[in-house]
Amino acid sequence: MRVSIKDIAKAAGVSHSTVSRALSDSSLVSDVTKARVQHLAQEMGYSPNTLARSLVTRQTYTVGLVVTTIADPFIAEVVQGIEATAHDHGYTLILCNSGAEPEREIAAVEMLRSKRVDGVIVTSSRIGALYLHHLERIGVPIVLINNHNEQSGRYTFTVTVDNCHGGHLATKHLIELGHRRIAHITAPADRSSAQDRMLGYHQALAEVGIEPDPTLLVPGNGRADGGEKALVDLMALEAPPTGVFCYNDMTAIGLIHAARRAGLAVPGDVSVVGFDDIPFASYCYPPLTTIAQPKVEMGQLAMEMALSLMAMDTQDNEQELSNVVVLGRLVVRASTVGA
Amino acid sequence: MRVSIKDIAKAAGVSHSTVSRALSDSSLVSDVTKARVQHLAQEMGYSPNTLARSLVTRQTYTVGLVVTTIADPFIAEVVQGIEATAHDHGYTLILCNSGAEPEREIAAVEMLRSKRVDGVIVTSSRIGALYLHHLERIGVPIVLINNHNEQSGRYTFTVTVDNCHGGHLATKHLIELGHRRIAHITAPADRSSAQDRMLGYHQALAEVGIEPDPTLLVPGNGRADGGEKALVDLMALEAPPTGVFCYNDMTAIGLIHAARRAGLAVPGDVSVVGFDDIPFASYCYPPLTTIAQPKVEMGQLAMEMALSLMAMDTQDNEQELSNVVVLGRLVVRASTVGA
DNA sequence: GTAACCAATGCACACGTGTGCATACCATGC
DNA sequence: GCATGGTATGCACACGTGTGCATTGGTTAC
Repeated sequence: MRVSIKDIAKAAGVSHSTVSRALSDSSLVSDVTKARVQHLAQEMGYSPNTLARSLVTRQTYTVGLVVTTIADPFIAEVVQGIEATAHDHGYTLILCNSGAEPEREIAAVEMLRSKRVDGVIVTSSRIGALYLHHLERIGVPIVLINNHNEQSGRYTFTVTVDNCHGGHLATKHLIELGHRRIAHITAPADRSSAQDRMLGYHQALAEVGIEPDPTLLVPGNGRADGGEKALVDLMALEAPPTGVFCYNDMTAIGLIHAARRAGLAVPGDVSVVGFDDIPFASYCYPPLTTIAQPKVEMGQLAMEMALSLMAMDTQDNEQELSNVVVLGRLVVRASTVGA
Repeated sequence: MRVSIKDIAKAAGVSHSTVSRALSDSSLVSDVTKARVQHLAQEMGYSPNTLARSLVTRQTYTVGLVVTTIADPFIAEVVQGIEATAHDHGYTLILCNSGAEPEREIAAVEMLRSKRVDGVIVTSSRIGALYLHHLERIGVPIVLINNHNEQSGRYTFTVTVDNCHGGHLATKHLIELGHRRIAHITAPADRSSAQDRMLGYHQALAEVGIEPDPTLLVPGNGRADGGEKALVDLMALEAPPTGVFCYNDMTAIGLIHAARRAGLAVPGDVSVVGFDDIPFASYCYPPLTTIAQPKVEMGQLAMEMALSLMAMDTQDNEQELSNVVVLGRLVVRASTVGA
C-alpha cells in the first residue's frame, strides 16, 4: 500500500496542503509541524509521486535522449557527459535507440512528447536534420549533437565538432610526414560529417598543390567492415596510397586489421589516421593516430545548452544562444610515420 | 498551447469520457463519433499525457536501468539487448549511471521509485547484492545482471553468466595448449564474478594436478591500466608465466599493450585469454582469445524476466520463475598458442 | 402499447500533488 | 477597547486521464 501526502496528513492531523508545504520546506509552515511531518514522512516510507507533481507543475525534469545505438563507443562516451551534467542538475534521462531508422526515430520523439519531457537531445543522427520540422512538433527544446542543420529555430540548436577542421588536420599531418598519395575512406554522403571531413581533406591537399586522385576516394560505412573492404580496393590499385585518412576510428581499425591479413605493415607500408579517438584507439596495435573529439565535453555542452533553453521556457529571459562548434585535436600515436 | 481530450471534446461536441473511449478504440463508442474524434485528435495535434494516464492506471510502462557506467562496452551491449526487448513490448527506459558509488545507486533507486517505474534492472553492480534489502523498498520487480545474490526474494531475480564455468573453460584451454605456469589477473574480491572466475581457474588447475602458485595470482581492477600494472608484476618474477587468464578483456588488452612495450611477444612469449568478448576483442592485435558472454541475449533475458514479474504483479498468476544462468563460450583467436 | 433490452453517451469521482485565496489565531500598537 | 498586521493553516480548485454508474434514445419482442 503506497503512502501519499494525504495519509501523512491524516497521521499528523493536518491538511494535505500543510504536508505538501512542509515537505517542500516552505516558510509558510511552523517549524514544529514541519519537523513532525518530515519525521512522519520518513517513518512511513513516503516517496513523492513525481507523476502527480509534474502534472500540475508542467515540468518533469526529464530529457529524452535519442541515439542511433548505445553500443557505439563514441556515442556512449558522449552520453556519459550528458548523464553527468543532467544528474548534477537534477535531471533524468529517457533512453531511446533509433537504430538509425527514421520511423523509429519519429516514434521515439512522439513517445517522448507523450511523456512530457522538458527537452530532447539527439546524437549523430542524420535523420535529425532531415526531419527537423517533424521533431519540432514536440514543442520543447531540441539539441542536436554532430548534426548539421542550417535553420536552427527558436528552440533547436546544435553542438558539433568542426569536421572540416578535423579532416584538414588529419590530412595535413600526413602531408607533413611526406606523404603525397593520400587516400580517404569516407562514409555515406547523407551524413554531413562525412561531407565536411572530406572537404577538409581536399582543402589540405589543395593547399600544397596535390591533385586529388578520385581512385583514392573510397566509400566506407563508418564501421570496421567498411574499412576492411576499403583496404582491399586500395590494394588493387596500380599505385596504392602510402597514407590513409579514415572517416572514423572504427573504419581505421577495420582497415588496419585487413592490412595485417594482407601482409601489409602499418605504419611501415601505409600510415593510417582515424577520427573520434574512441577509448580503444590507444590500445590498438599500432596505437592509432587520430583526431580526438572532446566527447564527454560535447555531451556536457549539449546538456548545458538544453538546460539554458529549458530555463528560457519558464523564465522567459531572452538570452542569446548560438550553435556550439568545438575543435578536434590531433593525437599522434604509432599508426603514422614519415614516408 | 497544449491540447487535451477536453479540448477535443469541446470541438467534437461530446464529453471528455467519450473522447477518452474513442481514442482507446473502445467498443462503447459508435463508429461515426469514433472516427470523428480520432480525426479531430490527429488534426489538432493531440498527444496523450502519459503522466495523467499513469496516475490513474498506476502503470508507467517504464523500467529503470541502473548501470555503473554506460561507457563500458560490455554494459553497452547488454543495454542494447534490454532496450530492444523493452521497445518491442512498449516499454521505455530511464537511464541512471551510478559510477559504482553506493550512495548514488541508492539515490537512483529512490528517484526511480518517485517516478513510479514498473520495474528495475541493475547491471554489474556489486552494490546491488549488498544493498538488496535497501533496493527492495522500491516495491517493484528488480532484476540483477551478473550479480550473485543468494536470497532471491519474491520480486528479485538474477541473470548471470556462469563465471566458474567460464574461468574453468579459459584455464583448461591454456592447459590443453600445454601451458603449466598459468597466471590469473583477478578483480576486487567484492565482485562475486571475480571470485567465481578464480574458482574455475583453480578447479581447472586442480583437475590436472597443477599446484597453484600464489605469486601467479595478481590483483587487477577490471580496467586496462590494471592489466598493464599486472604485467609488470609478472615479469618481475623469477619464473614468469607462459599463459595468463585475465579477469576480462579490458584487463587482457592492457596487459598485451604493456607486454608489447616490454618487448614481449603475444602469443609467442605469453598466451593471453580474456573474458567478455567485447566488440574490440576481434580487432585487437593479436585478436583476443576469450570467453564470450551472450551479452545481448542476457539483456533480453533480463528484460523478459522483468516483464514476467511485472505481469505477475497485475494479473497475479503465480508462475514459477527462477534465476537464469547462461554459459560462456570459448572463442579461440590468435592470442593463445601452444607452449 | 408497453416492457425489456441494448447501444451510446454523460456525470462524477478518482489518481497525488501544488497553490491562490480565505480564514483563524495571536501579538502589537494606539 | 479596537484596528492592524503577521503567522499558520485549511479549503477548494487545477493538472489530464480512466472508468463505474446512471441516463437517454431507440429498437425489439410480446
